Amino acid sequence: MVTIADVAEKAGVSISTVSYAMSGKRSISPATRERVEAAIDALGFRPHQAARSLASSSTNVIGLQAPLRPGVDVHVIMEIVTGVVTQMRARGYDILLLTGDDANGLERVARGSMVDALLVMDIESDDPRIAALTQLDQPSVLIGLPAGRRNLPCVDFDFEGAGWMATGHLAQLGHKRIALLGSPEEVMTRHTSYADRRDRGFSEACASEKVTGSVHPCPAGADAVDALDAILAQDPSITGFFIHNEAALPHLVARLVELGLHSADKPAVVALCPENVARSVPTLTESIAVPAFAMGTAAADAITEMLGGARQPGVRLIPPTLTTHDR
Amino acid sequence: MVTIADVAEKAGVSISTVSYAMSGKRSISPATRERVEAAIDALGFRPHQAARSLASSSTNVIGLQAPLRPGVDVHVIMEIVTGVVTQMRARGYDILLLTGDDANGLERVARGSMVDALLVMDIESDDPRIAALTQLDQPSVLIGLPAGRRNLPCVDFDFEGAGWMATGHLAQLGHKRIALLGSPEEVMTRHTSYADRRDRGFSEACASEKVTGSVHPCPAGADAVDALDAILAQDPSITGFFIHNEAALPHLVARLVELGLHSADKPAVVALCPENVARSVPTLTESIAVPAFAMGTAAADAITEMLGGARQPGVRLIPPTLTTHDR
DNA sequence: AAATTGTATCGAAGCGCTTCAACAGCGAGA
DNA sequence: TCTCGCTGTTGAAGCGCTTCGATACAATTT
Repeated sequence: MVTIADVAEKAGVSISTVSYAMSGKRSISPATRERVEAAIDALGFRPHQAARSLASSSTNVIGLQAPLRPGVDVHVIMEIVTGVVTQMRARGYDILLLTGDDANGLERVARGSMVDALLVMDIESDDPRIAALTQLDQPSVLIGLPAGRRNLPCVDFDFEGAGWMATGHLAQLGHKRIALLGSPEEVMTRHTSYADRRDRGFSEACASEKVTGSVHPCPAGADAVDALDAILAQDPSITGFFIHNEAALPHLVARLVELGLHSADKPAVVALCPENVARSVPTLTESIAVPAFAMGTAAADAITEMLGGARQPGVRLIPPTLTTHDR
Repeated sequence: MVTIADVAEKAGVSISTVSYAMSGKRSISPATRERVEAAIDALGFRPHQAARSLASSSTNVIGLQAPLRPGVDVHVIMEIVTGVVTQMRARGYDILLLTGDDANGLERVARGSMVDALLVMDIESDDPRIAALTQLDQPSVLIGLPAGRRNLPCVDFDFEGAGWMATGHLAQLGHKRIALLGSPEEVMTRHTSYADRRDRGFSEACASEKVTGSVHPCPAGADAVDALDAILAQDPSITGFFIHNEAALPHLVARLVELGLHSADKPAVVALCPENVARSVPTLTESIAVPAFAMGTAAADAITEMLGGARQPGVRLIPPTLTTHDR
């Protein structure tokens, strides 16, 4: 292994000069800098990260907890993760991936000084991890928005606003009775933050718009059709549908078209999903995009600010946008 | 921060005794061990990973490159990743996640001694990363199976065998003309390893079974239906379908049912997809499961063997199984 | 009784970096 | 000419562990 000492020798300077030439933390004459850089290239030197961490007590690694829980949209998770990785990489950070859904992994990597900060996904309204996070030395950012007072920085899409927006749009189209077909049962019972907020936004908007809204969990896949049929059997007067369920969306839309309840000319559906998912569903005319990648980069930005010394636990919500798809 | 010196002092022993008590690399009397453990608990000591790495020159971290490329099945990627993380965690390793699709990130983390080994996903038949990997000091394992001589350990699902199996089954059902609806165009042109092998297995099996097979790329989402229609327009005598495309599957099956070409009684489709995806598609009766999680754990096992000193670059393929779903 | 083995513990030397305090050299202000 | 303040560079002290070699003592063998 080639070390900084080898570089120093080859360049005819001291070890500290090499270090300063690389970090730029002290001024180095152009001539010396060039010799150092030449030596680094010639030897193919890469600083040993553990040594660097030990000396500088910073790792340039961020811990990212991305639990893969049943019922959550895999596309969204993956895109958020990609957004985080991309953005942090651009800032010189790598990502340590944790998949568990409790605080153990977070504590382990934080207490072992493996990471400079933590990014936690899939937040529940009353998330037990939050207490653990506040105990740690490392800064942390939540991707999600817990209920109550938030003492940690939060980044998320404005699901509540999306609920309002969908309702408003459907009401404007003339729908008086609207069903929200949301996440599978298990996501609801866990009180996943985004589902809670989406439902709240929807319900409040329905009241405000003087339309009748009902909220229904919805299983993935083809079972969704049965759920839809059951809902319509119970209340056949429902004409508007707000759908937030990636895995059910194509089936639900197909069924609604079949029932004559939805068409490109007479739209009855607003979907909440990533844009590429929306595009892949025929006859789906309007959707509110879940900007997953942007959520990831926004979270990365928040973490970067924390690492830079910011301490105010702000909340950052990406506003919703309604998109109309040509069909 | 509480260090090993604090623990040593509290337990009334030397630093090295604490270290040996933790690692078990030398015998320690039960009494001493207990005092050390008590001190560790009392102080909440966690060894500093960077210090440990520096001293022991091993990180207990595995680099995992999981590129998110267009056209590949996100569910499969996520499950493989989860399998890898779960299994490696059980062996005391953490995962550093890389998302790029070239060798740069791999080289960076390996040369910087950030990882003990590398796991690389989404392998192409003639993958440029392989050359780079063989140059590195760290062992590496491919999830995928490049063409030609493999000088690196490979773990994958037997996609070629799956091609044979699907063809055999469809032929047995009496289908004489079979279409393979596979990955989107971009996956094919990249010569993604699994797609190449699946196609080869399919084609060879068709020849062997004396049936006529044709291979077609297939876009995601609803566009898949257009592709299907075009294929049938060109050759209306096709009656059997082997579908390997998560995002197109529900649309394709629905269309085939609509056209009267497929039903639970008269099956014409074999799908290649994760089991939960298969279950979510109504009227899909038979599928070959892509055992994504098991692929992840198998890859983790292979890496563990490499770390244990194994050096033979074996190939490990998980055999396919055909599942019949009750409808 | 001396020599040999084995067990439990310790001290100290690193691992490869960063960073602080110190210093040499130099032009400028006095 | 002397001193001051720069700029560029250096040596050395860590960072918190692991691990090697040495040591002390007890149990065994000769």
